[in-house]
Amino acid sequence: MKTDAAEANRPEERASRRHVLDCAARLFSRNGYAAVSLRGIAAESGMKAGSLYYHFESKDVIVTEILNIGVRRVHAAVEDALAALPAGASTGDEVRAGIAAHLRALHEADNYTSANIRIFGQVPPAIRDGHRGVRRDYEALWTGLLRRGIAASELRADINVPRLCAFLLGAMNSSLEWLEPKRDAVARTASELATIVLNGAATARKA
Amino acid sequence: MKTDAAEANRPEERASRRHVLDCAARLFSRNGYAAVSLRGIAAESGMKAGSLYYHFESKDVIVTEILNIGVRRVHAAVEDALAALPAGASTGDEVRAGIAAHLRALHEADNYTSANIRIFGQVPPAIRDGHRGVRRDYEALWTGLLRRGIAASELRADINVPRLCAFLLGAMNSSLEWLEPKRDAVARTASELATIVLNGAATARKA
DNA sequence: GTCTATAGGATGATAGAC
DNA sequence: GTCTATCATCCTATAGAC
Repeated sequence: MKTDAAEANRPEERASRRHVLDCAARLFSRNGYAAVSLRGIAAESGMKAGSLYYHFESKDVIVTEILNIGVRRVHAAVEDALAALPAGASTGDEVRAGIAAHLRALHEADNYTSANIRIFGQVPPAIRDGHRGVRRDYEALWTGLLRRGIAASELRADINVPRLCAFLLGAMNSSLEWLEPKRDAVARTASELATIVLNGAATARKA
Repeated sequence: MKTDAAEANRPEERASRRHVLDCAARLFSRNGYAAVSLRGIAAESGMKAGSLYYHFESKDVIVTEILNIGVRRVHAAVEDALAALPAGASTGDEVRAGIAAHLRALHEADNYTSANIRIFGQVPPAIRDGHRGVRRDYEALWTGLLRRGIAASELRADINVPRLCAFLLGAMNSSLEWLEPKRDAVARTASELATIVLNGAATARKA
């Protein structure tokens, strides 16, 4: 996993370039893709539009970079949360920890992950296609976790893993549209989603 | 519930106007909000851009109308599916029927509902705010269903109803991004989601 | 009802001064 | 590294002919 420190040492990762990306991510996260112009990004960064082209070849490069960083961050956050669990944690514990980490990355961390979820469906298809690999890697983290749960008989064998993964990510990411990030709401929301996904909402289980 | 026949009788619901809306809904559903211009809508409708202003005051009017129709359609579809259940159906049966009807409206019906889900987060805030009431009405259909399930002790009393509703709609709507509409995939997907939401994915329920 | 023509504005990108 | 100035393109919307 690439760290921010390692990124900062590469020549193209100077502070001013990263500052522009930070500002752009914040705007994309707040306003969506189409509502953010290069002039807007420049103003937020304290520059003029033409100056951006010293740091970036095109708007597409800015957007692609933000999309990739956004998924890498939530990927690393969930990986770290799983690694921090005590040895022998159950699949249920892993699902709970993973959901909590994903929702934290979406609502409490920087704007890259929320920008990614917000604008992914809005960017031109060419950009979306170029970003799909990074998303697939993150999904593989979840499908692997779920498959191990089935192998360990902690999840039901008749579960369609890619589908459950899609439901789960869809439910989590939709929280960007309705969750009010007040105190502890994120942790409580994560716990409620985990309970539903693991145990269901019904009082009695059918045969 | 307003029927298409009733709509067709109103003077502003002439065939050509509805034809433009159909074409615009298809484009919005496929390409998103920002990628669809009045010129594009006109071309798809077999007209020139200027001619659209005979039927609509502005682009905002077109978008608002499509958003409203989209939610009204899925609302009616779910209501009809619930009404078609035999008397004394369980909450579980209602949830299954409602999920199936929602996913059918999204993937197998016309483009208005899918256009709504696709572009809602992309339209200017003023349009979004004006549309919120229609969405709230639809959500009330689901929260009412879930609340009756709790009252009947068919759903667990500790369920946070608005949150479960948000998870469920989020999971269903995300299917627009990953479900391939092959034969019967929609019905199977609906059944799998209903099973997870009702019974959970774990093999044994915690205390 | 639909057309052509165009106004008026915003956008991504480039060139060259400093 | 950042600026100003500008190009070419696209957009929504309007005016008026047919």
